[in-house]
Amino acid sequence: MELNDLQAQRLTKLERLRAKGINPFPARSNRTHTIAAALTAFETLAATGELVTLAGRIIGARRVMGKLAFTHIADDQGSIQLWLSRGEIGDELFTHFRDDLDTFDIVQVSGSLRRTQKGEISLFVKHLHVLTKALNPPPEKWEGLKDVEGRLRQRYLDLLVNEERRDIFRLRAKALIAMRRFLDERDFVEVETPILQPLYGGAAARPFTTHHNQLHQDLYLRIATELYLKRLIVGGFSGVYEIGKDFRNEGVDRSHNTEFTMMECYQAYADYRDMMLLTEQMVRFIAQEATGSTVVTYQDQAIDFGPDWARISLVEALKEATGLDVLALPDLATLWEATLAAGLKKVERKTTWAKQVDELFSTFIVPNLIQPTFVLDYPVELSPLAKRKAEDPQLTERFEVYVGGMELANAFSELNDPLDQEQRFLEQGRALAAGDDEAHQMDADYLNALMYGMPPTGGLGIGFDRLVMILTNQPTIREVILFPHLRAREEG
RNA sequence: GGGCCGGUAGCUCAGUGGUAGAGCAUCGGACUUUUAAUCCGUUGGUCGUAGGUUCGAUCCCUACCCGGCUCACCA
Repeated sequence: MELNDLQAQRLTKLERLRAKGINPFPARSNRTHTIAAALTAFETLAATGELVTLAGRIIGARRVMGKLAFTHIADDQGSIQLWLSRGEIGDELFTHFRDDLDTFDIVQVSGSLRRTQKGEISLFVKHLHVLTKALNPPPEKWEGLKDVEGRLRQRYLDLLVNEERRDIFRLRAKALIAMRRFLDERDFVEVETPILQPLYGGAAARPFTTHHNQLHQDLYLRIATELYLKRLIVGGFSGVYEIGKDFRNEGVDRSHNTEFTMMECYQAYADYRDMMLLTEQMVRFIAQEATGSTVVTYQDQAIDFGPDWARISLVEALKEATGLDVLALPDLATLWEATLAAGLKKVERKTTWAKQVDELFSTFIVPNLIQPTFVLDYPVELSPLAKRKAEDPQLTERFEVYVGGMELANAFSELNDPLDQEQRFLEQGRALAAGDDEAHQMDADYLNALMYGMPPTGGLGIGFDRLVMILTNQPTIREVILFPHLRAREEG
């Protein structure tokens, strides 16, 4: 290990501790209070003058004035000032504090709680010993650690120095618990399905591929849990859910991470209208539990999950925004001609009709969907796993939820007709052969499951990271993922 | 993948074709009520990497690496 000057100085101090017979990394600590608990109980503790033992990391500067010294220590939930007097603790301990310890070292301190003359609650130290010597120095005192790459590559330091970062992940944990509780209370069973899959499906995405050596079998990291969860509905469960990582071999941007956390749930004897109610209630509940309110601020806009969410039809919204009736323009060529004829700028030409419709939707509708909005009834070509609408077989019983201009959820009445499903897979297979590397694979075992009969079922997927982005007002997904994917850095 | 911007001390950042700068931190000294302590002094650099141009490159050029923004991709 090559050390810079500051690290070398700290190592020298560490060796000095050892030379004095002091273990710089002792196994045991025995605090009587967390810092937060000590502060809460201050009046009582100060009145009795009892000995309080705290443990924490030295943060900020050590202000040493010859015969008196101040510093602050912090643990997870609080910080407190230490007051050290050479006269009180003696030359040896005072010098030990001054010469052997550094900012970021972790110490155990005992003493009594009082206020200083300036009024700050402080621990008047009688005993002090090191619990952990820190060899790396802290970043700058006031600017802190700002460099994005530095923060993400050393998330531990980011969390340590930028305290509010820990709040994001505490809130994330609360939201996760709330999501589970909401589903558990409605008798959904939490399950775990394979991450390594011989076939991938359930979404339009390119997968990661890996290999099982012993079995000589290629495997895919799942891009969705959908097809396994619906097998469980066939298997007799009336409701199941899974919260876990999906993996998609695609680009990374502010709302996409290579691996991300998805909640999918399926409910027998429900349809997509039931799932709309479930979605509204779930997100409302999570927002309330995690933030204390159903109104959150996202990028300077108040977003209210409280009232019934707006519902718009995809086809109608496109008609309003662009004047195009995509259902009356049922192939790529005529749709593209009409797009040009309508003088619509900023629209790219796509390779399939379905993708062209999606391009129009992404360009003209999505950016304006700030408040939570259900977008209903997607063309069947875009939705190979969703049931057709009885009154219009070109469309499916499907919705997506958009919030803050971002897709948050996707749901449909699940296609349970194995013959129709087979045709959809075949159509996807033709797209795959034609070069659409995100098209679905044929899943014969899934069709076999459907042939035993899957009850009418509603399914829902929610991008959990994106929900946390909204709840914590974070502009990028990597700020709500502890260790987002970064390119490997070559060692110099 | 394209465009634009960036990478200089532990951290936050200036800067110049001619010996590399500041603040904070560190280190040494003074100091018994500090809290961005103060005062005096001090250390610290493959200037992202590799080539090229040049008498001389951290600076100019080229390629590459890493990151940011953005577009594309990603329902």
